[in-house]
Amino acid sequence: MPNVSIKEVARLADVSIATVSRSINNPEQVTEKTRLKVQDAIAKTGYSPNKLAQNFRRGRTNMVMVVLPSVGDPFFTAVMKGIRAAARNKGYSVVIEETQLNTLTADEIGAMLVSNQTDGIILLASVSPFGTEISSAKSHRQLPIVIGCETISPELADFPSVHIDNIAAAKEATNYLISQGHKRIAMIYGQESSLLTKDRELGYRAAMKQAKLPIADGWVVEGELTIAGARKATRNLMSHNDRPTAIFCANDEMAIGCLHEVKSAGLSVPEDVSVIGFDDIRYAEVTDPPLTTISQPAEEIGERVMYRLCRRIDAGNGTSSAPEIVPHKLVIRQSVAKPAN
Amino acid sequence: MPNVSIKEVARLADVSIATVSRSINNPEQVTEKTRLKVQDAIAKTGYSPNKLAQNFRRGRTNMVMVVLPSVGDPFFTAVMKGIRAAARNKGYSVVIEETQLNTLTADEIGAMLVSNQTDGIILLASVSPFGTEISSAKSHRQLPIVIGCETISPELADFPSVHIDNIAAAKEATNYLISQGHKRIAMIYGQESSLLTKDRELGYRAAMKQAKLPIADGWVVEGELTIAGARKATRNLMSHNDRPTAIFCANDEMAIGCLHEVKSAGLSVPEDVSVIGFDDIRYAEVTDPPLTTISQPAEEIGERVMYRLCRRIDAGNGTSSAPEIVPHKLVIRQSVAKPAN
DNA sequence: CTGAAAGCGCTTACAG
DNA sequence: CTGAAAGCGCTTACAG
Repeated sequence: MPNVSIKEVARLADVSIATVSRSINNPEQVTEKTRLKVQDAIAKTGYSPNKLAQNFRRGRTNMVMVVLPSVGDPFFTAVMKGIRAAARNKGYSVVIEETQLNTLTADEIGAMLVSNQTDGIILLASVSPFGTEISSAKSHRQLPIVIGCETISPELADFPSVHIDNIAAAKEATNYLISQGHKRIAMIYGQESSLLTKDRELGYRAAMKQAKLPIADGWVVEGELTIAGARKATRNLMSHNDRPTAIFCANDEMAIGCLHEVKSAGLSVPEDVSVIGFDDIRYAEVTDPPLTTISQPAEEIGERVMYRLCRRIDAGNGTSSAPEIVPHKLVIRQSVAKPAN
Repeated sequence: MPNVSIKEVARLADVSIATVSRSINNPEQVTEKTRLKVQDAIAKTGYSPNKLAQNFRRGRTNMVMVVLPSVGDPFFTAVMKGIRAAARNKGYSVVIEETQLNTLTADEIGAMLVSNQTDGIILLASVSPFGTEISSAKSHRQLPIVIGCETISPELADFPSVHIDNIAAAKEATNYLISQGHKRIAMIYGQESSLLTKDRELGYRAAMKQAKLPIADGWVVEGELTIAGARKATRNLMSHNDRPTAIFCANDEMAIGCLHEVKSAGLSVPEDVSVIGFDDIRYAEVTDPPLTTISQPAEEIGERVMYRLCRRIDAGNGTSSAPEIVPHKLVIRQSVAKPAN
């Protein structure tokens, strides 16, 4: 029953298939009377155009793909909301592709586009390994790819992007800790390969340096971007012989693990140890204590990145590729206090 | 540069386009020598088949779509892992479609399939409104749709599904509270339109009835499936003149909000109020106190649902559509204790 | 405003 | 094993 083609409709309405096509896609090009006849035939047959044929014929899908590290990451709820709003506005449907962290290569990305499966791609995940792909990436530069949230790796630097200033934000978080009187400040970063958390580490180091505070060996530890990883990292920190009084976590997910582990060690937050996060996911305000963190304008990023992509798709390479920096904000809750000693 | 077609490759390799096609898709049908020639030409041109044309010609995409309520819901991380594992195994790529809770109608689902955009659909979100679509849904019954996690609404009852027994699980959760000595047990359910949380409510009511425990007016309250909604619901519960000593939340997301709000009211968990959740999302073990909850075998559900879908796609309607029930498990942590009084 | 015709890039019987 | 040809279901100049 699904499989009536345009021919059947044309036969029933007693017009050519061209007219059926026009009635659907450019109704202003046919007379009212014809349109009605066709409409009738469509209703009778239950016809719906074969999208596969349309896509093929038109050479486009009106679909964009957003690539993100993992479904289930609460940070992306708001980003997607923004993307979706903009997409609806522009007549695109959006489809999500999940990639295990750092698994997609630039070539694979390119292949998706080249093979026409989608009209454009929004990258919300980092792409690697880079290196051998650099040269091919160069030829990809015209492709409609836009990067959101992530820090762009060198070989993708020519693609447009929209994100906060991660270095500055991390610096601000660290400075806040310093302003509260902390001197022994540790950091849990994501993973070596994550440029984004690398930037946050850079900001932390810059702030520490500027305040002339030393960073002891073992104070900067990898949290693997997961709760489990952060818990392990925190355990190490808590048993460090020069135990820090504050911990800056490169994201809230890890901060949640950190919070739990500090308390498990019999210490209290923020009295004994202050914790600060990054992202302001929705769980951050209901942790115990509520988490002080950096908030990103996630929905706005989503919207902007989608509009940016549309411009790329429409205008090709003519559009600017300067990164768009959106403002972050320090959200003060209760997980940071002045140090006891 | 992306746009060489099969013709160009054929010209370069000095063979017909049929041979090029065969070299790629059925290499065993061509001689080694031809294959090499073609391979060479492909390398030279950077040719990659136009997927749009392939999909159209083949009448299929080798893509399945999973429909879920929202990216950013941590419950789906594991489900997707299972789906992806099975999909890889079967040669499908998977694409995710987000739907605001309860926004997709059966007709829209059908349209996706009928228009060939995808070979099959996994529904992890409920579909509504049902009613007018029932009849058309009947004609959809042959479509490759499989439902996971969700409780199926009447008009979708003929589609295969895999999920836990939500009623039994909710009963078990409630009975656990009862076994600890609780008599005044409240419940925060999801939303009226969510069949899944409706089932959980049914289980709760059954357990209460069986234990001959009364449910006071205002003890069963809507949490909107969100943290904010659950907080509001909890506030009402905490100011109820017959305050419950335990709260069963229809999912962990709401339990997290509930936990926070109980503590905000100056009460402690579990000493004053016990809280039990549902789903065992990854945050459940790091809440304060760690959350006692019902765990679902999410990854297994994902795998099974994908394999089930494959059978549907391959065998058409010949496959059974009996629901597959997978086992749940009560995970006891620290958010439940015996009541004080 | 409408129709006949070309053609998008593939795949696949059908011959040879 | 290979090629010539048909055809998948649309859209869109080109005539009229």
